[in-house]
Amino acid sequence: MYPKFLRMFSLSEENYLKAIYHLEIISNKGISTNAIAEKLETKASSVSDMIKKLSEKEVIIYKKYQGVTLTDFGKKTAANIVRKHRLWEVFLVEKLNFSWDEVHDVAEQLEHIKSPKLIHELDAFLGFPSHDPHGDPIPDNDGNLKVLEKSLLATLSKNESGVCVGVKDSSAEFLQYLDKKGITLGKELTVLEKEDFDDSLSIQIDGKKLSVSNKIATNLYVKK
Amino acid sequence: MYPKFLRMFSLSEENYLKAIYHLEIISNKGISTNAIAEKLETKASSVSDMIKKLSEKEVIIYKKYQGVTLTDFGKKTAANIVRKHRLWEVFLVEKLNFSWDEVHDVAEQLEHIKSPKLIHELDAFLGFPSHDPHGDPIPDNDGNLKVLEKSLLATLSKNESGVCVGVKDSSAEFLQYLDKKGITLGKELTVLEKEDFDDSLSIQIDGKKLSVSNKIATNLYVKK
DNA sequence: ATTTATTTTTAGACAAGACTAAATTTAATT
DNA sequence: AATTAAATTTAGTCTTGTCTAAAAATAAAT
Repeated sequence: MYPKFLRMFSLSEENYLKAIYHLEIISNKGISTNAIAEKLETKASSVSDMIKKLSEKEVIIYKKYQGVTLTDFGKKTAANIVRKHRLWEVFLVEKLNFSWDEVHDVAEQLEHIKSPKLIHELDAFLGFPSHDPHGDPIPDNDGNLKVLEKSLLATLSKNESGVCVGVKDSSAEFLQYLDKKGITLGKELTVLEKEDFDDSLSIQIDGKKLSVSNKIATNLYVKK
Repeated sequence: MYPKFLRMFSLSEENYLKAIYHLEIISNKGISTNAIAEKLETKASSVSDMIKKLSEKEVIIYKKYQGVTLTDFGKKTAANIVRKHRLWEVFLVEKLNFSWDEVHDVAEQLEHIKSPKLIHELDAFLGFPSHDPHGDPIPDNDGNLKVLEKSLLATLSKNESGVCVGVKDSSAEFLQYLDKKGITLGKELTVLEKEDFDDSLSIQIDGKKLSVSNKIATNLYVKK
């Protein structure tokens, strides 16, 4: 009923791969069953089942009770899904007037479309973007991504300046907050003051003074 | 694990609805189990099962052994899927350099993406196209489609002219044949001669003379 | 009008992917 | 080191969507 290439990895399998991929970026150790379960909002027993299948398909390395690691093939496969996700996000924002807080759910669907030509052409159509609307890097066709050296706003010292290049938290609430305050990627800002008692900052942006909480400052990336 | 709106109709349910929708256009009687099975390349018993579910969901009317008919809601739902399919086809051809014989499989996947905003914006981005790359009409947001009065090339008389507006067979082989012969939508052609013994035609197109078989002439639509 | 053929439906089985509850293994504590 | 706690796996069940084989209903043909 469905074309063969759709069956290479099922929707579920792709979601597991992507979850493990994202978890590996922050953890550098074997990824635990529970961590995957939490990320996918499913149960540990379901993860345990799926892990066996993915292990048989040789996209992850798995020893009982030891957590999992992506194989090179698994990493490449996962990176390709992330590549698609982020390219679609660029498309939605640049061409279809989506705002950066609206793209996630749709990209979550579009990332599973199977067609090498589609992605190749979409990439060209968008002018080979290097980052998605949240500042996250887009893996290239081989799954490699060049990581921009970026710092959390909270790490800037007084009088230091930086350009907004990404967000750590990309929830709609946070993104809408940033919009409201006029903070968008590419904007330059300068730290005017750092408050010791609550770690809030006073920053200058667009010539205006703005006070931001520590929570904001630890979720916004800048390039010094 | 998946967003709620994805569950309104499953992938399978959507494919059944679409199949029935297409079959109703040609048949105007109740659609038989076997016809659906053939269209979806599945077994009659599977169709029989699914029919019950769709009937409970009130998208089709079903009486045992009597075939099925789409309800208004079912028709609207199916038309919406076809709308998405055809809009994506336009996108692929107009923006991503796909040829008209390459779009089907990808559009078959893209048509299941759930996002009203996505389709609304895509429609606008494409300039509200009325037909897909094969000349098939794109249903509007309410599922209505205005049917262009069109005739098969084979029905033209000697010395009559027409503009290519669509194909009946949209298989890759046929479309590639048309490309090779320089026959594309919008081209004007004139019937120079009709051969009685094999119903082949001699036509004029782009100032050149071309002989086309009856099979071609009964699969190409023109507007007189 | 019977018989035959075709279509459709039912019954029972299976795979994928999820779940609950119970068992097992590893980690943490006393 | 022994016990408790937490994490992981297994066992068994459920749903969706498919299938085969058999039964039932309709249509066709003698």
